[in-house]
Amino acid sequence: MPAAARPNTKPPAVSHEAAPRAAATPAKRRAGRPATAVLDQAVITSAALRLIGKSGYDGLTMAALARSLDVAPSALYNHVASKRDVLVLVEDHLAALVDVSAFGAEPWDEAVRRWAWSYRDVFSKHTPLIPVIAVLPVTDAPQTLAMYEAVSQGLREAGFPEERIISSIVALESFIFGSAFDVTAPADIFDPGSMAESTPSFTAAVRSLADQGHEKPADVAFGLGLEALISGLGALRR
Amino acid sequence: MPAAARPNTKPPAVSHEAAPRAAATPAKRRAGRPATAVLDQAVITSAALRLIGKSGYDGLTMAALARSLDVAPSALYNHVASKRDVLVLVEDHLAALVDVSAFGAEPWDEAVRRWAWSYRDVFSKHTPLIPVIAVLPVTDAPQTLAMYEAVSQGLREAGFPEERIISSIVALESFIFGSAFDVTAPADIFDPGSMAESTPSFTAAVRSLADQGHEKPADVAFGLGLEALISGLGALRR
DNA sequence: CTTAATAAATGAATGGCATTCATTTAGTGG
DNA sequence: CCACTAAATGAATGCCATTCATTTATTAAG
Repeated sequence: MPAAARPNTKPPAVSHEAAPRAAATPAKRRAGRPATAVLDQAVITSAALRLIGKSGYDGLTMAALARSLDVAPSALYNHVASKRDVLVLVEDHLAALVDVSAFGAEPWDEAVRRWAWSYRDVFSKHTPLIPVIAVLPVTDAPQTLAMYEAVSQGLREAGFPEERIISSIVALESFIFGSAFDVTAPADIFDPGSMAESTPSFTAAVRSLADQGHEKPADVAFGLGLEALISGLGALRR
Repeated sequence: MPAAARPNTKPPAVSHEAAPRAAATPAKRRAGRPATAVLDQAVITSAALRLIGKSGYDGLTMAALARSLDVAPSALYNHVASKRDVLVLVEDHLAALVDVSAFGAEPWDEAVRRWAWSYRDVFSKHTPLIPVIAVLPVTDAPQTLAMYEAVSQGLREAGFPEERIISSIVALESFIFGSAFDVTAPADIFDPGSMAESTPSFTAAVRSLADQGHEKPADVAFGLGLEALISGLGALRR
């Protein structure tokens, strides 16, 4: 190593290389740990959400995420172990947006209704998260766990027998997740096209639904199933 | 082109190059269209199913699929336009395995029950297909369409009002898809771990369920939700 | 019967992806 | 003061789906 002293305070304010340019391209960061940290999990989460909003889940790549944060891709791995971790961070952020405020303030069935619609609406824009959530231990997602606590408490106070509370939540949640996919389906998904003659019952039912209402089919089906679940589950309370 | 006559029947049975070796490595196919086609959609579908069975959906890559068929990856694209097409072929094959035989032979509620359990069981081993199915036009999946026809007819004969048949099927199917994910979740997914003190209602409910039954939690929740849906939907028949 | 068009294969790219690793620099605890 | 750890860069790695030029065989047209 050459004897030249390493400056122990700061390097000369102005290098002979480039004067601090106007904010356009704010001067590339050089290698090594920066004076103040650029990344943390919160910063990564909100950048991921912004990116998803702009480019969808196809656009959410580690490279794109890094670029949006003006950072090298490998830098992300100091704060998350994998891309799946990023998805978990996003999921837990969204769980906090689900409305559980009616539990304790409204009758249980109305509280479930509001929670379920809100839950579906939030995640219908984030269906790629559902395969992740569905197998995610609650320990790894504190906001999600908080949501479960609110719902559990609501059902207990409504007189649901203890041993049926989790099963009821799981049943409702399964319906909600499945319905979230449904929201994203194209409008003409059920058009039987050239196979119409060979499927008369189905074809007639599709026509009838189309003629009937102007409400969105996914909303009709969700409302129908949710009311069925609420009354069916409610019948089993003590 | 040299004047040597092209044989108009068969080429000489034995080339001077290589005698037909014992079946071990059955001699590499040379470039160009083979005398009899190696691939078609049925062959690709069953190879994909075999591969999924052995290596799961992570192992289902176009390269691995090609290798299992002893073919170059690019050859697959003469028969499918994309990997998504392969998934659609698999999906439609599985739809034919779903049991709709009880429609027309049993009371409608029992028929729905058998259909729903069968549907969930088939797709719980194939959850990566669910995001594909959920937005797949029925025209692209004839077996799936046939399943819908059977269910539609069953519900019509049971007295379901025409305009509510599709919505009822969609509601049931949403519940089934969501529940299929649930089957794949780890057993301890609800263990609140260190957060137990801050989530007393939830924690107690989890304990109670665990103490209670030895039936699989996913099955209990599915049975509970399905019965609720059946009775709720049945109440709306004419 | 010849010939053009089409179908089905190979093999060599291409560009994108998540992830890893060596290296550099800055803060921190003993 | 010094070792250790944290947080960044930049260069690789290996895998992936897909495309393209090319070769060979079959089929349809004239």
